[in-house]
Amino acid sequence: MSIETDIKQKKFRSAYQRLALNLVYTSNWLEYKQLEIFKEYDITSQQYNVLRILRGQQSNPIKVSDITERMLDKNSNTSRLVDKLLAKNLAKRSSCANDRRAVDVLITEEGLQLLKELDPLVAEWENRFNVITSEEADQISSLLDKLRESDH
Amino acid sequence: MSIETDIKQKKFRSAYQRLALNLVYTSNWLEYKQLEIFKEYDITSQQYNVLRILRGQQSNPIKVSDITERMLDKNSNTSRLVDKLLAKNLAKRSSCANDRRAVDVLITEEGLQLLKELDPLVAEWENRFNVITSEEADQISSLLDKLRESDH
DNA sequence: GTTAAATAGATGTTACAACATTAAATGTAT
DNA sequence: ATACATTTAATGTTGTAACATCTATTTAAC
Repeated sequence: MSIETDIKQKKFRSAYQRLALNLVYTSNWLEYKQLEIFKEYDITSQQYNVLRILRGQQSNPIKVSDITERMLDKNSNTSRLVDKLLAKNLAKRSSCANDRRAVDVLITEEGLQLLKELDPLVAEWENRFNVITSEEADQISSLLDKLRESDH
Repeated sequence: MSIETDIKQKKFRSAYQRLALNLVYTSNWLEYKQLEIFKEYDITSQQYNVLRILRGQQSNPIKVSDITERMLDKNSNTSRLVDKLLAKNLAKRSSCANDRRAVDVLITEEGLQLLKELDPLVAEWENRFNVITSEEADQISSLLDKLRESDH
């Protein structure tokens, strides 16, 4: 369904305005879809994002501030997200040896297990993107990159 | 800056995964930029969205449920958003004649005035999208539409 | 006409986001 | 070495999002 139909708006000031609205709308749609997957496993998209980052580090611990740098939403409160993961035994925390301000975070076996369970679901979800070609996906990606470059 | 650099991730499982992450990341960026504009005027993006919808109706009142249908975020609590606008005298509410369950909402002169003030700022913000061509914008838009069609 | 179902909107509750502030440790300048 | 600034993470506060529930009204079924 076109964005015109979805938000019942026939005219847009420009192709840029339509794109801006479409981006926000599509992203909401996307996050809502993710939410549906994750809520059965009692985690949020943000928490999943942190878990993925932790797994990406292999068994190397990673500082809270480094997690933030890798987050999709840089403004999220990583400290509290880690709290949540800790409470569910999905991550563990230990103070950093060479910098006593910092805190090292590591994914637990249970966290890895949860991600393993989620992997096929997330993969299946990503496969729905096959309605566009891999080249088109790359194309949008690089246009999005270009878009954010107006930021200085 | 590429999404790879922004979230410090070198490899992606697929072009689709990169696109998914890029979409969420770009949308966060976008909403944050909007927030910066709106917060000086003490409204949220959601409230702005409602105001725009109200203005789009000209002077025809519109039901709360119809506003929701036009929202970018369909899950938002329109009732409370309208409350906020009411409290700031940016909208007014009157019970609907032919359906006493429904509530008609209308933008006030003050609301129109605020939008008028915001118009140049929003336009300027949209102009930053000129780093891509109008054709490219259309292209992304229709690919996004296509993407959401996997939803059935 | 009465009962049941559906719709519109408001409200209560819980968790989280946004933002500022704090506390401790580290870095830097003099 | 001391004073000041910076970094790192945690926490306090306020508002909002998410979700369920409630009330009033309308529509549909019998």
